[in-house]
Amino acid sequence: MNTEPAVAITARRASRQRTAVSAYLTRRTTFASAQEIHAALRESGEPVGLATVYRALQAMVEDGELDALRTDDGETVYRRCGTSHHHHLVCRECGRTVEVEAPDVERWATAVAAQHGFGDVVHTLEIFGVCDRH
Amino acid sequence: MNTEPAVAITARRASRQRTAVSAYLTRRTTFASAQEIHAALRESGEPVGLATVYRALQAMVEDGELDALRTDDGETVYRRCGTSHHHHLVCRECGRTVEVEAPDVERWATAVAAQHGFGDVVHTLEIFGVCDRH
DNA sequence: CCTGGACATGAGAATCATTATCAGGTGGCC
DNA sequence: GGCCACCTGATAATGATTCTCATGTCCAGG
Repeated sequence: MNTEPAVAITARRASRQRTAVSAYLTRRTTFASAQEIHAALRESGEPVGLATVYRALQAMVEDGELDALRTDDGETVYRRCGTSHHHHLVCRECGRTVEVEAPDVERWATAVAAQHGFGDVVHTLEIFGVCDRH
Repeated sequence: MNTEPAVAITARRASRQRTAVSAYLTRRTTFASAQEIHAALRESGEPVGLATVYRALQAMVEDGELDALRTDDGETVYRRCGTSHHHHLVCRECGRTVEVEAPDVERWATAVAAQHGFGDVVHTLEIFGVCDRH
């Protein structure tokens, strides 16, 4: 009999590299791409292989520690996040990001979906603008 | 004095290739990727170069004839669309798509942005679910 | 502590969508 | 018909991400 959860979360093992990636994202408050993180760590004298950065980021996203989000030009960017469901308000000039909750939107999305006979609903919502420091 | 609109829309010229791409998207009701369109046209005996498909799609998006949307796995998919601002409710099983309007969400997004001092706001919102034919 | 083996790393190759190049082709206005 | 700006398509280039595989290293159990 299988008593494992449907999606097993593989055990993670600590390592200098993962710690470095994690620490970098703790210091940083805006979204960062894998390439950026890789370059920054290399520069700060904590070299980590690019593939390793990608693996660390993937793992953290799976574990719900990070939000991932695709930019227009096809890069995926990451940012530490709170645990509850939320959306982002991002300044397109400086990257400053505010996490916002939108219970009404959640309700609306579910309702509209139901109205059209859709179930098992997820949604994406991001807001971009220019913040008052610009 | 410059009387041109800020973003000039370059003149388009008709051609068998553009017509083919356009016609394909008229027949089709779900989102399609450039690669898919390219393969489908080739198969139906109206070969069009891949680069040309990309160019045609880009042009149509600029002209507001198409909606473009990035999938999780990094492909951009296109679909003919109405002219007014709207969002999509997409079945992740069959791709069936419903265009929905969300005036409340628009207002909400603008308000939240303003609250945090953000201006010049745009937003993205897509809903994915499973439709009742599954 | 010591060790085995599962897990992690990293350099480079591979993938894959998209974009750039550039030498010809062709709409459409005169 | 003729001009020429715009189009096309084969192919190369790009760039992010993933894969490969040989080697390193956590850490539970002894």
